[in-house]
Amino acid sequence: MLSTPTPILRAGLRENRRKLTRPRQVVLEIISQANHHLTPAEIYRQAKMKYPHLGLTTVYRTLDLLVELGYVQRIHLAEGCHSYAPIAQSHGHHLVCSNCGRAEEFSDCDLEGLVQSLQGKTGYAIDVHVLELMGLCPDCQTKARGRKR
Amino acid sequence: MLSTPTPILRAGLRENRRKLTRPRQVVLEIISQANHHLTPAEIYRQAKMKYPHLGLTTVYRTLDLLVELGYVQRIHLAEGCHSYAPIAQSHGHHLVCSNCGRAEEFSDCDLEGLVQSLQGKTGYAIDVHVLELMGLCPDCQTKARGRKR
DNA sequence: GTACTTGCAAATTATTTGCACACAC
DNA sequence: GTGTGTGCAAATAATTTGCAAGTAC
Repeated sequence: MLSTPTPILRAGLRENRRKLTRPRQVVLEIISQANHHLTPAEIYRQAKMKYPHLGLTTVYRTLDLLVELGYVQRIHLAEGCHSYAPIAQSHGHHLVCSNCGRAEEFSDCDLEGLVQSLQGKTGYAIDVHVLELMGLCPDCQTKARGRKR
Repeated sequence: MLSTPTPILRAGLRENRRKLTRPRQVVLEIISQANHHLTPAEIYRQAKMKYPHLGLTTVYRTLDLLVELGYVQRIHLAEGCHSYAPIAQSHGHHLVCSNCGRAEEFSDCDLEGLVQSLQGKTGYAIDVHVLELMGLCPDCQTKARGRKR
């Protein structure tokens, strides 16, 4: 990852009529230098060392902005999720409608090949995977089309 | 999904020296009957109709138990995650060490085939996928081995 | 009878909002 | 100068914990 992301950030912000500010620089620097995923609180703590005046609220707002601009992505952990569904069989994954929340299950995720190859490359002992797909279900697609015209 | 999960629940609980109680029955019934993923708050609201004395705390504890026993699974949504990482390129996925939090990125997730086939079967218009792998990184494996003996 | 469970209240943690002031452009 | 961004304080939301009382076995 880039060690000085500021110039790129400046350009991206300008395109969107947003301003380059110290908090934004600092937050992006912290995330860029991390070899590690960080929670908002961790980012805040570290960023505050570079810019003590920083507020936690700003970190949250900045993270949203950076995700929106595509400089940062959210990581999904095994914890920190808020919905539950009945177990079908095997390890079920879900295809969730992003509009109405309806969910279909599937279990043939066919990740074995990927998992094997990553284990070989990285040396990790992979034991959990999270795979969830999202999109509009047929009904919501119909409704969405109806609304548009 | 089973419409009356109670007998199976009873057996599973007995195996683990846990007791079959009304709250546990009710919570599992609600989840089993849902064609939908549910948040703890939603489960609470619905379960309370069947058993008004129920407390929200119990719902949380029951969900943990049901997950542990394998009767229920957590669904991971695009929201509700708490960590951030720099964007590498394309849409990055992560392989996160469950012990130290270190993360490797990868983007060749090779889900196209799966996505296509699911779109065909279900009619969903899939536009987002969450894929995260977890396991012990090489360092943590070494340390874990050291600790055991 | 005993160990496991529960519900409540309170504590904790995470995140969001309103608003006056400050700053980048 | 103007509109965007900031920090603070307070509000809201989500989850966890301590504990006395209740209940399944």
